[in-house]
Amino acid sequence: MTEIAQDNSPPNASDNPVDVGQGIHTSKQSLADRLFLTLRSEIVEGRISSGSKISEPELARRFDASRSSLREALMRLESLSLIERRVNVGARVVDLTERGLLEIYDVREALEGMACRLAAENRSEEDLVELRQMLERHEQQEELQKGTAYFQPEGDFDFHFRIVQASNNDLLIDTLCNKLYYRVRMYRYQLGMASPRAHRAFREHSHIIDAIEAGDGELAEILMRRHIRASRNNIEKKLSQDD
Amino acid sequence: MTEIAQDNSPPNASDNPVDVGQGIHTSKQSLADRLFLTLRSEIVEGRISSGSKISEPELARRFDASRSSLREALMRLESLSLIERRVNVGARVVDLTERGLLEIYDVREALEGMACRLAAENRSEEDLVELRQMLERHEQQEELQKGTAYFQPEGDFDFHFRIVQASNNDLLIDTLCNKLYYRVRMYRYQLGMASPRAHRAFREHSHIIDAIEAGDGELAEILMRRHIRASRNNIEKKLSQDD
DNA sequence: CCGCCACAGATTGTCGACACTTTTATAGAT
DNA sequence: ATCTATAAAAGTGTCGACAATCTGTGGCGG
Repeated sequence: MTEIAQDNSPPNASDNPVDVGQGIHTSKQSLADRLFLTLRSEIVEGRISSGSKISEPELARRFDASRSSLREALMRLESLSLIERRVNVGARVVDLTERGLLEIYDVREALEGMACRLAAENRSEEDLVELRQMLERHEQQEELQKGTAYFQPEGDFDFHFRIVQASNNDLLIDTLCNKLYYRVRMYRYQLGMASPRAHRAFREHSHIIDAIEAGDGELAEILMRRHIRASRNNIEKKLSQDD
Repeated sequence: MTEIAQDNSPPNASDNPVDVGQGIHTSKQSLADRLFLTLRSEIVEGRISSGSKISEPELARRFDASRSSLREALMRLESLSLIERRVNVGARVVDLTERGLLEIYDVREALEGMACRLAAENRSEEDLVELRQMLERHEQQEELQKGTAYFQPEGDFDFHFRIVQASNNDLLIDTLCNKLYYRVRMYRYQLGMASPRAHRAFREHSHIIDAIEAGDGELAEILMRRHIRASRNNIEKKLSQDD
């Protein structure tokens, strides 16, 4: 039987805590909640491999929970598109496809572009300070380990996460930070994409924050879209090489 | 006790059936499925009023189902953001706010703009024929009842629905057609927005399809974004008048 | 040898019951 | 009369069990 975590790691990668929806300090969480969080981590990090079948009785035994609670967790996972369920057949972890990854990039380009525009239009002193601080942290990290870019994936994640938060559009925030980004992380973990674009990406981040600071929504959106599209092209090239 | 529908009306408004995700002909549906579909309609159409509390035992009795099945339906509704659930407290239908509506417009502008671009880039002969036929149908309807624009909301819905389908991006299709559009419909039904932009909207639709036909993704995206933003501005103006 | 059908095993969908929490109602004190 | 504290009622979270369905194995016929 596997112990399930009480305090699961939050979705934001940086040190400063950022509230992601559902109010402040919802310390009350049900068993189904905890099962959901635990399973989400296991799937995202590939400890439950993509494409594998999920057996309700087996998982229920493993966590020493009833099938009801487990099923609720599974339904939540389904709504994140981390698993797929078919009536009277069961659940499977989604499998990661090249097409699926590219589709995510297109959606991110659209949504994060808009988020960036909104962040620039509604920019608050608070957000700007945080964004600048984050950029400095990343710069230090980059100085520390030139080229290797080990922490870059999480740093990149952090960047995108914070921009979206600054958009001040709850629907956008929820769609990206609470839903789509888990699948993004799943691809990152399992296709292990250590970006060779580390240096360039950092400069792009910097320019994007400049545009936000200047309140230039149009430019901020264009730059963010380019930034994401560059990543997409990079991935696409790499994937086509492997075949 | 209320009878629950076996064959619930599909989300697309037009005559030609369009498969929305989850494979072809999933005639097998569980009780929870049917409860979900029925409740979704009732919430979207306002028969369960927004903001009202949802009692699990009461609804279970009303549909003569167990709480388990009902709860599964509720969780699905939650993933559509049609209801909100809090631990140990219960579920409430979301309430419709001006801010929420405007947020939806921003997200739609981003996503449908991208969908339109993709539709133009991957345009298939099939999609083009369907889009043209749809436009003709709408034109006839408009001729029939000049200005009144009774069917326009559904026609408009039909238009956006089909463009998204033509994007050929499953994530985009799912996000918009299977998730966000239900909330859009909810706002339409309950804030009853009979667009006074009927004629203009029709011309805009026409130009958008021209751009798609020409394979001009960039223009198609720009036009779609303008189209949605015009709607947004229209709503925003109307809402600020009412105060 | 391949394909079809029946049966057994396992899994999922659904149900009713119980424990714990929140909410409401009641009574008492300031 | 308002507020607080206690008790009753209702509601939610979780559990185990049963019925319906699917999967896989084996045998039969072509």
